[in-house]
Amino acid sequence: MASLKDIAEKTGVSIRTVNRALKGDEKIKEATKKLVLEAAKELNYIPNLAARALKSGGGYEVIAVINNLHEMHLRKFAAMEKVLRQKDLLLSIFIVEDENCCEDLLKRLSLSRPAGAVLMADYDSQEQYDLIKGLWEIFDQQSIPCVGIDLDFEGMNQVVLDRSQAIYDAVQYLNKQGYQKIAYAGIEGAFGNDERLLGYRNAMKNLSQEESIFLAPPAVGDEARVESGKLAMKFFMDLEEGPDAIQFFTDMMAVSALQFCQENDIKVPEDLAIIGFDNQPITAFTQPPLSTIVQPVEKVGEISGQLLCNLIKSSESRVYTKMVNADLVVRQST
Amino acid sequence: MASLKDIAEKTGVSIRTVNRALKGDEKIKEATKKLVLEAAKELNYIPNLAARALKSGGGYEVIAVINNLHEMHLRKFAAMEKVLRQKDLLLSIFIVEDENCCEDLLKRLSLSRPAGAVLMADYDSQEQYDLIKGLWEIFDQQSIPCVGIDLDFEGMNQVVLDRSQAIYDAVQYLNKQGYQKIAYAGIEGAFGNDERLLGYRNAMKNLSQEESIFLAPPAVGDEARVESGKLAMKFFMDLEEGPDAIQFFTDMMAVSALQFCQENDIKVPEDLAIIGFDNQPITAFTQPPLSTIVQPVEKVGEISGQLLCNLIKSSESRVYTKMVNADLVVRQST
DNA sequence: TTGTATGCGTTATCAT
DNA sequence: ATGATAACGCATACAA
Repeated sequence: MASLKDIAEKTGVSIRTVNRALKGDEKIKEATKKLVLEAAKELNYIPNLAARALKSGGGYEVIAVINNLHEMHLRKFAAMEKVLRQKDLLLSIFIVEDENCCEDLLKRLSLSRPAGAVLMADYDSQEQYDLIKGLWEIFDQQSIPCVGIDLDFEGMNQVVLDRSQAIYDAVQYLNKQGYQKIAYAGIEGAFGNDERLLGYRNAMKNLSQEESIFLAPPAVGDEARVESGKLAMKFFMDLEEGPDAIQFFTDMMAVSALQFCQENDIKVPEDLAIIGFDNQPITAFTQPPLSTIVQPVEKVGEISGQLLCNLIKSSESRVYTKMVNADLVVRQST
Repeated sequence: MASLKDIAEKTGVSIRTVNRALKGDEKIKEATKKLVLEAAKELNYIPNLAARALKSGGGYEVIAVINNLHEMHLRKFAAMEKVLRQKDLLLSIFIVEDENCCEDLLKRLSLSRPAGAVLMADYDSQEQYDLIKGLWEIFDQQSIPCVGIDLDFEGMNQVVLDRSQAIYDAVQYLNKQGYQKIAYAGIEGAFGNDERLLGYRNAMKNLSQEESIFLAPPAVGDEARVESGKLAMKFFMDLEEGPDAIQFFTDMMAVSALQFCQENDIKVPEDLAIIGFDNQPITAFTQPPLSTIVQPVEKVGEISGQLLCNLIKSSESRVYTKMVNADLVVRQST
C-alpha cells in the first residue's frame, strides 16, 4: 500500500507538500500539484484512514445495535451504511439476543471504542424496553454519540417515523373516497399500536366522526397476529352498524381480514375497504392487492446516518428529534 | 479517553508492561498484572482500534460482505456474529450495491485490515458473479482469510447448503407418500435453480420414474416470480397426464400455485401435492399450509463463523468445503 | 511556496 | 520480569 512517503520519494518533494497537493486547499504551485497528483494516481494511493483517525482523535467505526432482523430494519441499515461509508466510517453490527446484552455490549466496547452508535431496536414488552434503555444508557455514560431510531427515550437523539401522521392521512383518504364509517383494528399493547391509534383518533376527531375501535388481546408471534385479523373481522361484522372501511395495525392482520372476507363473501373494496401497514411483499399479491402504508425506511436510515455523522463531527450536546413521514400506497383494497 | 500511557502513569509501570498485562499472554508477575488490570478498569480503558490497526494492520474484526438483505441471509449473519463474538472478533458489514464495489472494498480495507472476511452474496447474472468474484480476489490477494457461503469459486473456503440433496429427499418423500407422478417447476437461469433441478433429476432417476419439468422464463422481481407459479400450473394442467405432486423452486411460486388451485378447484393435497422451498413466513398461513424445505441458515452461519475462526487462528492454506443439509417441513399441502 | 519535526496509541524489538 | 524506544501513516505547528 502506497503511503504519502512513497509519493514524496517518487516525486522528490516533501510529505507535507504531497499532503497539500492531495488536499488541494493550500497554496501550492500548480506544477508540483499536478506532479504529485499524477504520482498518487500511478501508485494507486489510498489514504490510510486508520492513521488519519488516530491522528485526528476520532474513531472510525459506528456500531449499530439491532434486535430484530426484519427486512425493514435492514433496509434502514443499508441506507445508513451508504451514508457512513461516504464519510469514511465503518459500520459494525451488534445483535441483541438475550438479557445479557448490556454486559455483552460493555464487553464489546472494551474491544474497541466506536465513534458513534445507532440503536435500532423494537420492543414488545416492558422488559425489552428496559433492556434497550440500558443499552442506550451505556452509550450515554460513555459519551458515545448515539442516535435512536423509533425509540422514545428522553434526552436521546432520535429519528422517528411519524406513524401517527400516516394513519391520520390514511383515514382522511378513506373519508375522501366516500367511506362513511371508518374503523381501526389493532392489538393491545403491541409495539406502535398506541401511536397509530392516536393518529386514527385525531383524524376521526377532525372529521367529527364516531370512533370504532377493536383491539385484539396481546399477541405474540406471527400466527397469533394473523389470528387477530380474524378476531377483528368477527367483532366488526357482529356490530349492528359495522364499518365500511378498516385501517389495520399491520399487513398481517389486514391480509387475514382479506381472507375472512373471501370466506364470508364480503366484497373488497365495495362492501369494505381495507388498509394495512408496512407494505410487506405479500400485500401486492393478495386478492385484491392490499392498500397499505409504506414506511420510507431508506430515508430513515439515511437521515439517521447523517444525524450521527453530524453528532460525531460536531460533538454538540443539543438533542435532535427528526420526524419522517410515511406514505400511503393505494392498491385495490380501497 | 484513557490510553496505555495513562494506565502506565497511574500504576507506575511502563507502557510495555501495561500492554503485557492487558494481553495476558506474556511472562509477567501476577501482582503487577493485577495492579494494571485494576487500573485499566478504573480508568475505563478501551483500546484504540485505529492505533492498533495502524501499527499491526488490524486483526480484530471480521468483515461480512453481503449484497442481498433477505431475512435468510441475516439469520446466517446473526448466527455467525454469535460465534465470532465469543472469540472476541468484531463483525462489521459491507453492503455491496453497485459496480464500484471493488474500489469501495479497497477503500474499506484501507480503514482497517480485517482479520477475516465472509462473502455471503447472491448472484443472478454473470456480471454480478464477476463482481463478487472480484471481491473475493481482493481478499485472496491481500491474504485475508475468507469464507464464502453458497458460492462456488475455485480455491475458496466454502460453506455450502446442499439444496440438491434437499430436493432429492423431498422427491423421495413424495414417492413414499404414494404420489405417482412428481414434477419440478423452476425458473430458467435463476440462482440455485440448476442445483435443485439436479436433485430432482437424480431422485427421479433413482426411482426410475419419468421426469416432468417446467422452467418458466427468467424472471426478475417478486411479481414475475409469483407469475411463474401460475405459468407452471397452466403448463402442468394442460398436460395429458399431469403430475399429482409438484416440487417448486421457491415458496413464492408454490404459494401462487396454491392460489391457482383454489381458483380452479384443484384440491390440495388430494388432487395435487405441493412443496415449496425456503420456509418463508407466509407458508405457514396459506390454505392449506405449505410443506416446504427449510434451509438451516443458523447452522450455516455458525459453521461459517467457526471455519473462519479456525482459518484466522491457524492461517493454514488448506481449502475447506463444508456441506450443510436442508430439511423438509411437512405441513398440509402434501 | 515548500520543508522539518512532532505526536496520535499501539505493538514489538531489543535491551536490562 | 520489566523498561526504553522505534515504527506504523497522517496531520499540522512552525520554520525557512
